[in-house]
Amino acid sequence: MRMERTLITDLPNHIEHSVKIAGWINTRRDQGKMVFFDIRDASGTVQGVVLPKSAAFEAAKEIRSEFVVSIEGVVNKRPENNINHNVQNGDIELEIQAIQILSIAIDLPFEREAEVNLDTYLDHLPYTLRKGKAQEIFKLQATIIEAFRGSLRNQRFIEFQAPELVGTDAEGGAAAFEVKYYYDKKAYLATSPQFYKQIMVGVFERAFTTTKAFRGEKHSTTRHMSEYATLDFEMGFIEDHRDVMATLETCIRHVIAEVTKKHTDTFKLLGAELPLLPESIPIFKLQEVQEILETKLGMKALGEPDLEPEHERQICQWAKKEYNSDFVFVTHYPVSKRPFYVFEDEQNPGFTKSFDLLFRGLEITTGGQRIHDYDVLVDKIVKKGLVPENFSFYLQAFKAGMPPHGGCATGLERITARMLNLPNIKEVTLFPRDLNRIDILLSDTDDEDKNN
RNA sequence: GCGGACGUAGCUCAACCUGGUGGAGCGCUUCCCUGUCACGGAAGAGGUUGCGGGUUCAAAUCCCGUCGUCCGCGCCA
Repeated sequence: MRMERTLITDLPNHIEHSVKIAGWINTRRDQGKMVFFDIRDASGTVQGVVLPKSAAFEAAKEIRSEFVVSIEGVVNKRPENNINHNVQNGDIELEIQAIQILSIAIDLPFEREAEVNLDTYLDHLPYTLRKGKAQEIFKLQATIIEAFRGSLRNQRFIEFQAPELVGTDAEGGAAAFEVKYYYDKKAYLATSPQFYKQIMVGVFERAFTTTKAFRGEKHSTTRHMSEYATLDFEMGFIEDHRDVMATLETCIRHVIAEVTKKHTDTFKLLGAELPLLPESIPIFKLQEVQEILETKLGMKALGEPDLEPEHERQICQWAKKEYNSDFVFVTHYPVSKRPFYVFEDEQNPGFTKSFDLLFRGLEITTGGQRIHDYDVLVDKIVKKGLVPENFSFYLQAFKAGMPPHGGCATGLERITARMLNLPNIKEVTLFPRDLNRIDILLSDTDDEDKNN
């Protein structure tokens, strides 16, 4: 008779019964006449023991770490003196009767749980992603995405799929990757879903997407990659950028609530604090932040068009002390620093109805109100030195009537990294792409001899 | 692209300053072990010190170049 597979986490419900489990070998502890294994599956781990007279004894001697096995045995309660209080299922044990090796593991570069350098980690992702720490990071990240979606759906947003192959570069500044598009035509990888989510405001009023953006800027930092995941939404019929900020804040609040509910252990594992989110996130204009930096923190900042990374770190530390908040909104960046579609503030000429959301020293979101008037938009395109004809597809939306609207884009990897207090966003990206790496170092594929 | 640090065993590192043909821990291989859970014990394999050049009687060590990594900056999510 065919035996159903039992998940390891369910084993305590099968004491004194025969079960079949399947998974990977964490470790083997060979005592000579008896062999112990730690076996893991997606649900947990358990110790198995192979006794001398077991039919599985020969197989037990062959098995090594990371072998994939199917095991039949009896679940036993452990005698009092053998209970291990430090591990999952430490009070039970599987007495192994049969082992089927489903797959062997060969030439493992290091132990699965070994702490390795980032470079080594990235070189071996198919293996290193199996680390407990990596698994926890990406499970938490899945919750962030899920909560982002859930919150926006609750706020009447509809999800849509944005294209990755585009005809023009949305931001005008960000370096776009050019792709050969059949014969002699050119296309680009999207640097942002910006135009499409604005177009979708004309369709759904409120639209969001979780998609990829590609930027070919040749920098090497702990917060940039060639390809990143962006959580984007755009909403119609707003008064100004503050409506967007309120929607985002609701979203962030839900994300933190969900992550707190489901992943407190992950925070402990990584030594990270749960994010501090007060009744409302403090909001400052750029100029106000610069004044605080100058007068209270003794830094030079006034007159600059933007905040430097060090400024962002400092203002966040200050806000944490003063407002008990890990988040800070900064609004009213100058027109010169923002893309053409950003709405200029009638009350503060030269400054925009835009915002950044800083989280623990790093900007994780940029957003604001958009221009919805066709003529104004065309005028801004021209003033930025761009050619309106190149944006004709996008501009159709505005010819067809667009409500006042706005939106924002949150970097998934950035929010994850700051949440878990991990210094480099590559640690929270499954398969990071950067200047020199797509899965493996590009220099290795370009030219085998180059670095030998 | 610029600036700083680094590159030594499969992994993580020591030896570099003060030149004298390289070590540790973990992992791996073989053997021993009936209560381990970081198992323990014995033995063993594994390195042109990223690459190239220079100084020197002698270079992992000092100098130059090159390739690569990490960190910071411009830019940005």
